[in-house]
Amino acid sequence: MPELPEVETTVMDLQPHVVGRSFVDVEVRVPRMVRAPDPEGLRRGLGGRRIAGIRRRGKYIVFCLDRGALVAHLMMGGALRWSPSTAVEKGEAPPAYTRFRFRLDDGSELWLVNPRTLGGVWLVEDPEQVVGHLGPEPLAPEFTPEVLATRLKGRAAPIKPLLLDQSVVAGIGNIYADEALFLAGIRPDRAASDLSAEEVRDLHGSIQAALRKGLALRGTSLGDFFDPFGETGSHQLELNVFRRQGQPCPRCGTLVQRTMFRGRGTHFCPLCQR
DNA sequence: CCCGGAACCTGAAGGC
DNA sequence: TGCCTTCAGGTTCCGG
Repeated sequence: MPELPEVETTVMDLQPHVVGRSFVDVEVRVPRMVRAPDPEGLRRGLGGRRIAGIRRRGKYIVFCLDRGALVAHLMMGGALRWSPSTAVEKGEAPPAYTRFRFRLDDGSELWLVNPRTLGGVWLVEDPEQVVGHLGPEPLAPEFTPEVLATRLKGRAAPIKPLLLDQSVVAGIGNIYADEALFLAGIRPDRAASDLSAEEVRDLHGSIQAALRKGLALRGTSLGDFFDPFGETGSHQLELNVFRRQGQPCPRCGTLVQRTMFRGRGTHFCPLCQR
């Protein structure tokens, strides 16, 4: 699933159902996905903990507990599903690739679905232990064009991998990096240090526009992203370039190109992006 | 410190 | 059908 819009959709949808509830138990199906402290410590430490709030930081989901925090990351693909007590009582089974099964005190359950098992959960005293390295939130008011310019200053690397670097800006992944660069008219391989002040300003606006569009459409469901209730988003129907290679650019009609860049599929319009 | 590539996993899809 | 290769929405580690 999970870039900023998908994680934000998940967190906002879960909020009214889980805040105020307490964890009863957790079934750990893939022990190595427990990053801290360890599977038994997670079970013992989580039982009885009350969920005071839920928020997103970058691509991380943070459950703020009455003491400490449960942090989750889905890495490449997956979802966090919520099953109401009525469905649990009827014996509704978790979907394939469910790796954690969290039981809450009202009989509802949270299911962490993660096919590639690259994701993880942390039970920590302070969530900053997990998310402290992240750069600014791109949709927060503090994220101004000047902040982006400062973060890119002196960086010789191409712009795309820098957008994917979570310590530069938090929450952008491969989809929204390609979409933002398209909106800004900037080729993914341009050196960051080569961008003009105006281009950085455009890029800032394009990052926000791309993320807000994904958010408004409740995320991109290309593979296995679902909201907590099992519904897909619709941003995959409105992509400009991502996985649209060989199809016309929506702005100029030139065929969208796909290349492998720094190990990631990269999509762009060779005419609109310079 | 910065940059680029490999590793970490599992599964789906396409080529032969 | 079966085997092989490639690719997948991310992050971290290691060498240069």
